[in-house]
Amino acid sequence: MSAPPVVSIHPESPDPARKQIADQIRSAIVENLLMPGDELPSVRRLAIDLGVHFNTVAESYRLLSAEGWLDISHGKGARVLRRTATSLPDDSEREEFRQRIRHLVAEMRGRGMEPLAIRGMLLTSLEGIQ
Amino acid sequence: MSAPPVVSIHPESPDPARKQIADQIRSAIVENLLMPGDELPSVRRLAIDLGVHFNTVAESYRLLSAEGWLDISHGKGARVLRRTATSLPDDSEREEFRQRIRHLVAEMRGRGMEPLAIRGMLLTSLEGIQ
DNA sequence: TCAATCTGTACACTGCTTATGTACAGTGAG
DNA sequence: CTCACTGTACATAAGCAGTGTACAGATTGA
Repeated sequence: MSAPPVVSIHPESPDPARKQIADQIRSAIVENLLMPGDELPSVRRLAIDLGVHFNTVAESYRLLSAEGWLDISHGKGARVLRRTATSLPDDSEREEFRQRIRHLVAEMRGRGMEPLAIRGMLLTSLEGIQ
Repeated sequence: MSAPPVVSIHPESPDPARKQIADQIRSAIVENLLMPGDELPSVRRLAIDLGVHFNTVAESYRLLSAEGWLDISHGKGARVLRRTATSLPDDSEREEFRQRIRHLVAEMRGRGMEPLAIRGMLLTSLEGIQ
């Protein structure tokens, strides 16, 4: 039931550590690298592995719990939940996603990547998805 | 030679205002909504429109200038540059982009969007690109 | 039972980052 | 020259990310 960490921290990233951790765990769940029922490492265990404070990991877990990905219980630990169906994103939420894609694509294009290469990278990202 | 702002601030976003501004202007340039030679609004003008301090806008302009998007001259203003060819991103930079796409897709999937809808949104984002 | 040792939680505190206030300096029109 | 516009520099304030430390629930085994 326990599972590999699949998390790493990039200190030079503009994203705060707790967001990096949450992003990576969320992705791992969506890609079925972490399955419902899997136990996550304790906040102290993962914190040591990543070189951050355990409160930072705890905040990541709480964020994922608030999003419905994890079940945390005091004294026991954190497990991956089976996701219940959520309401579909509304127009403004979809627009927000659109903007984020748009900005990411602009950065890639600005870094010299060809539209075809960008297209390939975008499509590849969908492969692991259930 | 002057051009529409095409920028707005979302105070509830986790991204700092100066990054939001830079992201939107960069996207507009990549999508040819802003063309080389176009004058940007003065930092004070845009700051008033957006409801932020003009130093915040100035920082955005400096960031874009450092990336090679803008030519800023003291006393005159800021103009969109014709981008010179950049070196292609190396493996680690490409991997970083891959991760960002991966995390964004996971968020969309987690919000209930179907893979096909995500795919459609990703591909649509390439349409405006030169 | 109860102590040891795991687990997550709460909250004050520090330091860095973001945003602002304000003074300064370059440019060009009149 | 002067005025009204440009961007720049830097000190200060506010907000937020990360940490230290004390606490509380759960489980194991003596």
